[in-house]
Amino acid sequence: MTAMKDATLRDVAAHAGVSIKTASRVLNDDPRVADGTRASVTASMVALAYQPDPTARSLRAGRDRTVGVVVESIGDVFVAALVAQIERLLAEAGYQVLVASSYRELERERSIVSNFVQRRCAGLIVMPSSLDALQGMPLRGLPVVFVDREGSAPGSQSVIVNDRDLARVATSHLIAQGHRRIALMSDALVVDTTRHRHEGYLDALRDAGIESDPELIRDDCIDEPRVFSVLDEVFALDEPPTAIFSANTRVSLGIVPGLHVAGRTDMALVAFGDFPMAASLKPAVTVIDHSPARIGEVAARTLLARLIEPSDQLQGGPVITVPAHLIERGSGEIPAEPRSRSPRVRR
Amino acid sequence: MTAMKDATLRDVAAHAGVSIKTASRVLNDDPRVADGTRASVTASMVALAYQPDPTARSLRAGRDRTVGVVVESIGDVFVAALVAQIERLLAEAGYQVLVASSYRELERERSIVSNFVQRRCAGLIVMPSSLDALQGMPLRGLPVVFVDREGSAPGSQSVIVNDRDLARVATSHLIAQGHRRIALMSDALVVDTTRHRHEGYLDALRDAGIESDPELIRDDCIDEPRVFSVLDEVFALDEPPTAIFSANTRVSLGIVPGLHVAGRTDMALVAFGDFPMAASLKPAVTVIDHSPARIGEVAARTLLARLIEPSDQLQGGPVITVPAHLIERGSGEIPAEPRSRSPRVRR
DNA sequence: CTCCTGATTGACATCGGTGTCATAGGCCTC
DNA sequence: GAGGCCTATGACACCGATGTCAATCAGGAG
Repeated sequence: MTAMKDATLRDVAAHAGVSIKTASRVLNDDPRVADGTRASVTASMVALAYQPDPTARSLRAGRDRTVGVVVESIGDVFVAALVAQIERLLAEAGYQVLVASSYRELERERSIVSNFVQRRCAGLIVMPSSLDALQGMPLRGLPVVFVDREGSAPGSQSVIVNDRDLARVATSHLIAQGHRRIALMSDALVVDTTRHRHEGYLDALRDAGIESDPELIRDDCIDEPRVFSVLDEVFALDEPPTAIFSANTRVSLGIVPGLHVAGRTDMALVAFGDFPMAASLKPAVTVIDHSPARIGEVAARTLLARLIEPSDQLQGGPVITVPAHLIERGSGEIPAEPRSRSPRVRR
Repeated sequence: MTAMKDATLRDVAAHAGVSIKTASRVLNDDPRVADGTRASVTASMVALAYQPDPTARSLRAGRDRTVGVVVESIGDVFVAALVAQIERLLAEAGYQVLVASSYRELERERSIVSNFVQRRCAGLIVMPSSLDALQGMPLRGLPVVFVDREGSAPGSQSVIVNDRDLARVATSHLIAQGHRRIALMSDALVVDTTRHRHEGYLDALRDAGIESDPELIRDDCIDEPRVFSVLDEVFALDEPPTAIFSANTRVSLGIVPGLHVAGRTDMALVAFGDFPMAASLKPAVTVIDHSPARIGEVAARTLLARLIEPSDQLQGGPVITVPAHLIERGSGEIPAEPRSRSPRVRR
């Protein structure tokens, strides 16, 4: 029983006494089949516990109920939540989800996409390493939706947040608390998203007439140990910052422990991207609620719309911006110059 | 250029002036091809930018360089880290990873596995909802590795931690701090893992001669709001607990904010499973370092071994136990209230 | 009763590769 | 120089489905 091979359409046809093609018609709800025939074929399928073979089907039909998802790293909490939401919605619509991580390697990213295309996926959701990451690739007209970062491909759409504006809001929020020395911490400027957040930070400073200081702008926070040393360096400046703007969740996940270890929880902090426990820390962390669930939902629905009704009209246009906002929790509302409030305990 | 169809093996063969089969041999590194022929075919492949079609290949060959991964929910931080590690190692070995979430629905879990089998995956890594989740399914002899929970399938292996023993260690640790009223908080007892952790908790109480109290054993912590209300209820008991043992990360992620909101950070806590920020909270959270990266690594290597060398010998046996240990950070070392040390008659 | 039409159905090619087996030479042996 | 053997290659079937197009058949029209 366990060793028995699965029934094929041929077996079903033989069992029902019809041709393979007729069985295929029943399988595909072709209306040109007599009711009686349909009933007996259906009965045979049940009797033999028939399951269609997706491989053979997609080989011949050139399509497949699978959606490929390419992300930077599935282990990132933001990405995991994003993918979870995408998978949930696509699964409801009967699609399988294939996930692969690019780890920021362009070559790997392109080879994954190529593989998905070869596999005849029905559509792609891609978190591109750059605007032109898929430049010149043969996509066979597949619907592509880029997430979290703007991408470009013929007829594609991108679901993003307004990184620049939100970074400006976050930074302005700190300025409004009286801060003028605000450190910007991010990882390398290889991704457009990161660049836009830098621009938004600079926008806010300019709006407030504050001159930006290169010493306070760090784009080398690549991992937790590095974040720790960057914090040390920044604190040791002649004019150290009184506030920090963290440009993404991964960096935040390094900054928070770093501040705790250093005993510098007096430092104001606004983080781009919410994260688990942010509300339970002391102080609780003020964040830009860059919601992966919402972005994932919009991306999945956008792709589904194109899968169901392939049209030249792009619902929502080539770039769809998902709203996000600042959540005040405490760390972002710490005023500048704590010594003016009470005698300093530290040092 | 973008509209041009991809080259097939037939095109390559024609271009090189050989038969399709010979081109296929070159593609598969078959040694029985003359060097000159090999070189010209290789040149043609490059010239035509040939990429093999994985669909056609797996249809005929009955195998595929894809590994299916079935987990409970890819959005869970523990799961995301586990999958990330598995994906990284399998990708290095040239395998694609297919991920799908079962959301604890047996029916969905089985249909995903069935789909993977139909797709001719080379192997499966499954986080099973129960020991017999795959019972009776035709697996076509696929190598299967279960992760985090023991599963059963012909010739399968499971990579797990000793949940029962670790739960005992965690609970004993709290008892060693003088606690005798220790609450156990977990989600529903549908997964063996959870059941084993309950048993370990009871083992520790028994070892210490403490009678277990059903009021302190809660298996209904299904989501964050529920965790909050469970905490309220437990605190309101006539004899409230002085310590909590959290049976998994998802529950911990509810307990910690709950304790902070209630201002009950005096409560001792040991959490099964490490999580981001655990070391930065006040107090920092003592955990059982149930490392997803380590489990994922062992699972991936175990599967790879079977993929490369299909043998009846199971390397490491049917059940592989990954070590884990307790990390003291503070919350688990909060002593019981002084008065509970003095003699008192319970019940 | 024959012809036409539309509804059903099936034979066969096909998707892009791989497995089996046969075949054509080249080289060695006796 | 014939037989044997090994190497390199190709012809062909096949994996499990779908697309094309022709064939069959019943019923209504003339």
